[in-house]
Amino acid sequence: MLYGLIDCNSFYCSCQRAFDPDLKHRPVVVLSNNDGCAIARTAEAKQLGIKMGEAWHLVRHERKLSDVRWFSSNYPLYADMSRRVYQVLLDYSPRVEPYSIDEMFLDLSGFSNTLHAHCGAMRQAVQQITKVPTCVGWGPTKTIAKLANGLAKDRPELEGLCDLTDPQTRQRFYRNVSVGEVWGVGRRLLPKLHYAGIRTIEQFVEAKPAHIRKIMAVTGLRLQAELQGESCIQISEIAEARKGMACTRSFGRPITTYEEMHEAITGFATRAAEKLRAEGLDAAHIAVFIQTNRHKRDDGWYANQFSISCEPTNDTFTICRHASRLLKQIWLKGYRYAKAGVMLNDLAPHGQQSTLFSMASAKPDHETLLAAMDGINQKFGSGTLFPLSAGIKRDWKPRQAMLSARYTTRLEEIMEAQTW
DNA sequence: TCTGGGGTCCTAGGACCC
DNA sequence: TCTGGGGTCCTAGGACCC
Repeated sequence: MLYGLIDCNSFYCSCQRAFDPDLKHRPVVVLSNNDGCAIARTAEAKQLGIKMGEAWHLVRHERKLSDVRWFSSNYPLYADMSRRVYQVLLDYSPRVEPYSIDEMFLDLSGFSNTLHAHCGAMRQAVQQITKVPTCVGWGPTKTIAKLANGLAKDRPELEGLCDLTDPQTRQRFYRNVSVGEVWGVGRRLLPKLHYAGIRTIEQFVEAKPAHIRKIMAVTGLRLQAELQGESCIQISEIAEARKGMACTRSFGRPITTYEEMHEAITGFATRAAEKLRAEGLDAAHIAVFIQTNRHKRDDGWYANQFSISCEPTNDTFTICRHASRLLKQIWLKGYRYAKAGVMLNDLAPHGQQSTLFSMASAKPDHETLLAAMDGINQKFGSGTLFPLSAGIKRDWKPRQAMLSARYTTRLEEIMEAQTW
């Protein structure tokens, strides 16, 4: 078995560039929701010292950053671009597993003899059709493919392709690279491993399993096996049933009144229910949380959440009603709230969990109403039709000061071509 | 003024049961 | 004075990922 991992370079920035030639060779940054921090940077932006997750408002006025073009994140655009990349990949691998919006695992087993040429052609096709640059790494396990991909990204001389199939090549690499580069070793585990005398991947691979188990439990053992070339994590083309779903946001300004918080929570519940129906699911557990600004605890810090189990449902109005009740349980006056959300759990296919009670109470008219709402929101954009209780003014909405057009998913925002 | 959002997996420990 | 042992289920919290 041979696994490949293809990863789009600075994906969100590359999507912006695909529609704006002026951005070529310029430093570009895409910000998180609420224009909070930098979550995608082009190579030029990285060179200027902009860090991943850096608070944009703290650095944006520095002189050296005056040429940086920055954008609010535009998820509909990125999601659609991701789908296009996926479509291209289907011509190059019999099995493609999207791992995140900008990364996909590939089954490359059938191409052993011509891998380099094959992956090169694949990169080129993605670049040509979607305008998104990528890197590809491959090896006998997913963890090794991920490492190879990182190597392809870090070393320009590899020209975006890296092969770690050969055990000797891997051994040389393992000796010189920090165990922190491994997929699954994050900032908490790294110091623990260092304390145990494990700094390189080689030391990790050669450590006693019992020792690794003490530090990282079974996850560590699996990782050790994967790095040794023994595959433990398979490719799955069919997405696993999801376990939960959330709609949470930071506010553009603090919320201090119950009425506004209630509007926000109703809005989140509405959106979450919409997502449930779009995926044909019911939820049987609903949670609501609210919290103040965690970076300003001097103002008084409060965070709380409350949840209930309920009859499985995908009905906006039922979910909103539950969410309102939950909010009442945790609301405290006198705080400046910065963030809140609604989370849905215990998901199952719509109708499957029906009990006698819920079948008796099912209302076909209601389903028609919801379907009509979804239809309108699909056609005219999410949030066109919503329960009045979700509020109309909503001036606490997250900031999106530099939002680009949804070039590929909204007809009225499509690019215009001119001829001379 | 301004610091994201949405996921996964694993384990420890409490509640409960016989 | 002395207060079991073993199982299951659930939740909270910690770790990771992009």
